[in-house]
Amino acid sequence: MATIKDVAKEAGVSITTVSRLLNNNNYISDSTRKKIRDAMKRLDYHPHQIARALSKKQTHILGLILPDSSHSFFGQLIKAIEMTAQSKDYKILLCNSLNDKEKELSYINMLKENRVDGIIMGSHALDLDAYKTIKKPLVTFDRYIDDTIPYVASDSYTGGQLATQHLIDQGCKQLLHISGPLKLSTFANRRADGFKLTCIENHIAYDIIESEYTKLSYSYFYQFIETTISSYLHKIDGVFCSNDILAYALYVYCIKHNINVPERIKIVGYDFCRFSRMLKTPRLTTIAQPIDLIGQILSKSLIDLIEKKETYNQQLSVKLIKGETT
Amino acid sequence: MATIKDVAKEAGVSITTVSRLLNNNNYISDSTRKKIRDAMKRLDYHPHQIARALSKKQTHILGLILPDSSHSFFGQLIKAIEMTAQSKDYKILLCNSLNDKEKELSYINMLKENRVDGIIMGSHALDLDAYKTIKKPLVTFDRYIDDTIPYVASDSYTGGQLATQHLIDQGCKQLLHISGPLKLSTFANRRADGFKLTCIENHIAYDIIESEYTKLSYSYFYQFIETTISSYLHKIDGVFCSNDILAYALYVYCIKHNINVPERIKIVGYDFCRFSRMLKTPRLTTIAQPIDLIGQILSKSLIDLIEKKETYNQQLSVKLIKGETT
DNA sequence: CTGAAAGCGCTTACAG
DNA sequence: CTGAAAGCGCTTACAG
Repeated sequence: MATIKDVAKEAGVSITTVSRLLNNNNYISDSTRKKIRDAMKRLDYHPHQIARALSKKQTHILGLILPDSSHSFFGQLIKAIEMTAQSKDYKILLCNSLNDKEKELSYINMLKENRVDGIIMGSHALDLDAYKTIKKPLVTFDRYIDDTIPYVASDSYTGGQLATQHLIDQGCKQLLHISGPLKLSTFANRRADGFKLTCIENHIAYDIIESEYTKLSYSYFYQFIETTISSYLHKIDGVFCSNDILAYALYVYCIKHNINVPERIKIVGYDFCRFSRMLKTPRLTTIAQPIDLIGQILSKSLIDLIEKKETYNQQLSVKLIKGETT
Repeated sequence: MATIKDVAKEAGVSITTVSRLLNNNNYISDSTRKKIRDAMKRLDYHPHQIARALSKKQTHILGLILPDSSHSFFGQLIKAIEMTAQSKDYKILLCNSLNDKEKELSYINMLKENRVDGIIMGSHALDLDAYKTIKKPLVTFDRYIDDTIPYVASDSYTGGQLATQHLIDQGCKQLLHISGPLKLSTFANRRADGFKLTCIENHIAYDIIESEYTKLSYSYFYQFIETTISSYLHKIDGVFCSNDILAYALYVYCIKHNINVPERIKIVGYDFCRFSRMLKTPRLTTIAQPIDLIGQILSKSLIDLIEKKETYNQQLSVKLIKGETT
């Protein structure tokens, strides 16, 4: 492939001058500008971004670490992140951590070695300290690390409230919440707080059961319901699930066991991801997160952090989607 | 960050020797090996892969262009591709083309400028000639370009046959196939061939209607059914849909309009992607593509092409999944 | 407005 | 087994 040197020779100018054109430097006459442009055309020149990255000490690449791109929620998030980044001329290096400690650590290391300009962290398998030592622009999705690291999250506390209040408004007297692992400092866990407080305020009896966050598949959730949740079902009349896949698995379990939904048990999910948006049999009652907006803001925040050194957190609002399971 | 120069000084050896260690060159004594290792530890040294890429003329980065990462099928494909690449020490630069000509072209250009070692092409918005001029290791998903460019695809012809024969075996007399745009030279269109031939062999009346491939969303498909397909429904008793989202949209349409499925109309989908795997109300009858395997082989083929210059095509087998819509 | 030279952090013949 | 030097393809002060 042609290099800047070839172009310089072809155009009869110095390398420096060609570089000026590449960098939109204005100190360049129209005539030489044209000569260089023509030479580039003739040689089919493509600037070598890797070489440029080395001398400029910036790659214009963003690292993105997520649990699982095949999950409906993350697939949608990736798209919004990538397209926003692309519009600002950044590229995305994608990493599937599967919520595995080792994998996450080795991805972080890989991203450092490749000198990405910044990292979007949507996977949370490590302890907080591990993130503090990254020493690179970093934005997290849904997790608070410290005041120097901005996060983007949706308002899970309100989400929990909305879901719970809705169940109560529909007449439920005994509620259950199936949460993710509560030891993690993710904002998602504030859904459980919203649930709890709303139950207490309304003098409603409640239980909370934790599921594993590492396994996000339908089959894991279904099995979890069979082994752990099923014994609770006789005594409750409303369930707030921490995600839509789980909610749908619970719905299917109920149908199979002749437990009428919503008459006998009402179900509320969380996310309103692409799966639940498509699902019409039944339409799930759920709390909608603005997934596309979250992705856009994640990209935008990271790029602002890289370019302007600005840091700020964002908490986005959620809303109740009334379906047929309540 | 520490450089190879710092390490050399700290260890009291030359840069060349440190580089040897980095490249697993064996001509290095155990004692200096240890000295260098210790120095690296002390300085928390991370090799600069971008600098290395520049001198070695290989980035160990693969470009991946797909229509839409938020689509259930592609989300799953990405995961398999990325994880396989990762296991062989390659990284993935992800691009969402949205099946847009301009975007696809600009992504190809970007990947060239970033000197990726190869490209996996899962988006097909451009004319064949555009791909022939890429001059980089290239593997396509589901499209034949020429004999120098390997492809990975599943056996769509057999898939079309299986689906159609199944509908006939279930007693259908008047079939409809809703295909993607047939002008594209994708293997997916061989589903339509399999459909047609099987109908003819069995003396079954049939129609084929094309949908747009660029729009893969549920809402587009539903609307398409309302405007274009609905008028056919009175005269047919079986439909073979070219993907599961479309099949589900058709199912929902039928339910809403009191057309019994499978009694009055039988429906077969295609893909058995994550969405249809999860869907239990109803379980869709569909043709399963081995999505994870496709992703693994895409990565593996491209890496083989890069490292061993080997080229070969792969056609993977599909199977019928009997659900409740037939 | 333009060019020569040093440098970004590595690798790779070449010589010993 | 080890090192000095040139080179990968750019950018960036510096000087004019």
